[in-house]
Amino acid sequence: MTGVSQATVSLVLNGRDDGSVRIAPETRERVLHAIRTTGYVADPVARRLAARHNRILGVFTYEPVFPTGTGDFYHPFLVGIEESAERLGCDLLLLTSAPVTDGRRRIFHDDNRLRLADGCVLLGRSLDREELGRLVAEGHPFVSVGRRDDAGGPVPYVGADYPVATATVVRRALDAGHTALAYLGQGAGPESHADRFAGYRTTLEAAGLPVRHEPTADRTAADLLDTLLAAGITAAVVEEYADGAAIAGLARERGLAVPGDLSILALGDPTRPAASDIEFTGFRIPRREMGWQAVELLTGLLAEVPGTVRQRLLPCQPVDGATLAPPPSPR
Amino acid sequence: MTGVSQATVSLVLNGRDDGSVRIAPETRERVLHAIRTTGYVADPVARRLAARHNRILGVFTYEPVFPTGTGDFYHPFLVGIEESAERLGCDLLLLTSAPVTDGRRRIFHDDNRLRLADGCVLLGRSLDREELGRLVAEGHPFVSVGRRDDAGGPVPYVGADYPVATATVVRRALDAGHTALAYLGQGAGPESHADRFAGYRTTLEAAGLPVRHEPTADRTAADLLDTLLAAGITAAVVEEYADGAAIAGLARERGLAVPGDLSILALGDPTRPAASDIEFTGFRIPRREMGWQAVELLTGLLAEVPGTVRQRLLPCQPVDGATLAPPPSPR
DNA sequence: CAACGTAGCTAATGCGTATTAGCGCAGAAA
DNA sequence: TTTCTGCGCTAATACGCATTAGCTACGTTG
Repeated sequence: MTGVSQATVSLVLNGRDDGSVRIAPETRERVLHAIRTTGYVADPVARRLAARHNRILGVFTYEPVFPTGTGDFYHPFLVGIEESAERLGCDLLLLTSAPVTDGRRRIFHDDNRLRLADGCVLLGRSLDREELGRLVAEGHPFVSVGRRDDAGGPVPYVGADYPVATATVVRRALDAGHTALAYLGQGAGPESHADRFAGYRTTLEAAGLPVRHEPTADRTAADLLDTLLAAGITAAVVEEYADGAAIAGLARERGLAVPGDLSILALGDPTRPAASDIEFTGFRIPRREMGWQAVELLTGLLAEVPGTVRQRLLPCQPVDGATLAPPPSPR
Repeated sequence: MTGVSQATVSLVLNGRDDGSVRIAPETRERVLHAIRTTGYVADPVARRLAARHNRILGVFTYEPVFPTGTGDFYHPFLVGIEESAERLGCDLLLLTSAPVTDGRRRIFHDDNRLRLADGCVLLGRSLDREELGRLVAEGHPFVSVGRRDDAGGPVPYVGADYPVATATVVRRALDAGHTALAYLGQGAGPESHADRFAGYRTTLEAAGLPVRHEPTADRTAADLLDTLLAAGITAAVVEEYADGAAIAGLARERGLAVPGDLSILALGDPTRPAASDIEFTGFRIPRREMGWQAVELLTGLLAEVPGTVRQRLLPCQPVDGATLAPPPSPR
C-alpha cells in the first residue's frame, strides 16, 4: 500500500525513534495512515515469538478459579489481580487446561501454555512443592500469592502476615483475662496454617501459658465442643472460619452463651461456605491487596527493577467482632 | 540427544500416526524417553504460529471481569465458562488490557491480543455495535453471552429467553387478578432490556390491557412509587432487581404492604448490589449454563462441527418468591 | 574532486514449531 | 542383476514479526 518494506512498518508500528533508527516523518505518517485505514494489528503470536515477551501474565490456581465450593474465598484475590493487570496493560491467561491428576491440578503437563505468558501468579492454599521447585529451577518468573517456604531456592511471594495477626488476636484474648485457650485446626501443613499456629504458640509461650492444640480433621463439632468444655477452655482460636461457625452454632443450641461462656476467635475469612450471622472476632486477610501486589511484584521481576523486594508480608486487618468477652467466672 | 531431527521430534510429540507419516516404534520410544527425562515442552507460541490454533479462548468483558461494583452479577457466567474450558482442555485469556476509552473498554486497540486466542467469548450488558460489526466482518470467531441483534451479519450467541420468562411472570400477575401493571426500567437499548419489554408488551396486548411503562433513569424511588400509586398500579414489573428492592423498601417504610398493596415482579437477578432480604417473585437467569454453553458453542464453531446451532436462547428458571399477591380490593 | 558522513530505508535473519515433498535404503519382484 | 515398492526419516519451508547490518543517495568537508 505504501510501497514500504515490512521492516519499516514494524519500526513505525513500534514507534522506534531512538538514535539507531530514523524514519522520515512523512513516511511515518503515510504508514500510520495505512495502518489506521486498514485497522491492521500486528499478530501477537508472531510478535511474542520474535520479541520474547507479550505482557501476558499467567494465573494458575490449584482450585477452580471461579470457585463454587470454596465460598468465593479466592474471588477477592482475583479482583486485585485483575485491577493490577488492567492498570499495567497486561492480559491474564487463566491456566484452566491444567489436568487434574491425583485430585489436583498440575502446572506441568505435556501441553502447558505456561510459557506463553511472560510470568505467572500462583494461587492456592497449598502449592505442590515439586512443581514449585521446578518453577524455580527452570527459572520461570512467578509470584506466589501466600507465603511459601523455599523450594530449592527462595520463592517470591506476597503473603498475609498470619503470625502477627494471630498473635494480636491471641493477645487480645489474654488481655481480656483468658488463660485457657486452644487452637482448633491443622496448625501445620500449608504455610498459612503453620504461620497461624506459630503466632499462637509464641504468644502463649511468652505469656507462660500452655499451648493447647486440637486437630479438627474428621471430628464433629460436638466432639470438639465436648473436648473444649471438658478441658475448661474459655477461648477457642479457630483456624477455619467454618469450624468456628459450627462450634458457635452448636454451643448456642446447647444453651451456652458465645462469647459469655466461650469466646471464639477466627483466624481469617471463610474458605468454606459457612452460614452464620455471627461476626467473629479475629482479622481479615487483605486478599485484594495481595492479588494486587502479586501482579505488581511479578511485573517488577520481569522488568528486573532493581531493589524489588521479592517476599512481602501484608498486615491483616483486625476485626473487633462479637465473639470475645472475658472468661466466665469460675463456678 | 537422540540423534534425530527436529521434524521427527515434532511428529512424535504430536503422536502423528496417520497413514502419511510413519515412525519406527523404537525411535518413537527413544524420543519419548528423552522428552520425559528433560521435561521438554513445546513452546506454545511457536506452536501457535505454525499451527494456527492453540486451544486458548479469549474472554472479553465490557465491565471488569471480577466485578466489585456489579454485585458479582457476572461471576456465575465465568464459573460456567471456566468449567467448560476446563472440560475441553482450553485456557482462558482474559483481555484485561483493553483500555477504557469514553468510559468503556474497547476490544480493538493498537495492541490487542485478541488474535492470540482461537476465538473469543464476549460478556457485558451492551456490546459496542461497531466493534461487534468489525468482529463479524473480519471473521473473528466469537460467541456473545446474551442475545445480540445482527451486526452486519448474524451474531452467534447464547442468551436467556427473556421474552418468554417475562411473559410467564406477567401472566402469573394477570392470573392473580392484576389489571393495572407497569414496567419499570429502560425497556429499550440493550437487547436484554428490549427483550424483557417485548415479553411484557405482547402479554398485556394479548390480554387487552394497557401497556404502561415508567422509565427509571435519574428518578428517585419516591418519585417512582408516587407515580405508581397515583396511577393505581397494583403490580410493578421491574427490569432491575435493585429498583425493585428500593421501591419495596420505601413502600414498606410508608406503611404499605408488599405484596398486599403492591406486587413487585423482578425480571432476573441483581446486577447491582441490592441489600434486601426480600425474595422477589420473578425468574433466575441461567448464568452458569449460559457461560457453559457459550464455550461449547465457540469450540463448536472453531471445529466447524456441522449442524451447530449458532443462536441459542436458554429458559429462565421461575422463582415463586413472596412479592406477588392478588391486587388489593378497590376502596 | 575525492573521501567522508549521514539520513532513510531495506534485505536478511532469527524466533521454535508444524508440515510436506522427497531421499535413501532394504527387501521383493522380474 | 536390475527395477520396483514402501518404510522411516530429514531437509526445507512457512508462520509473521523484531532486529540489525548495511546499502543508497545526497550533502559536506578538506
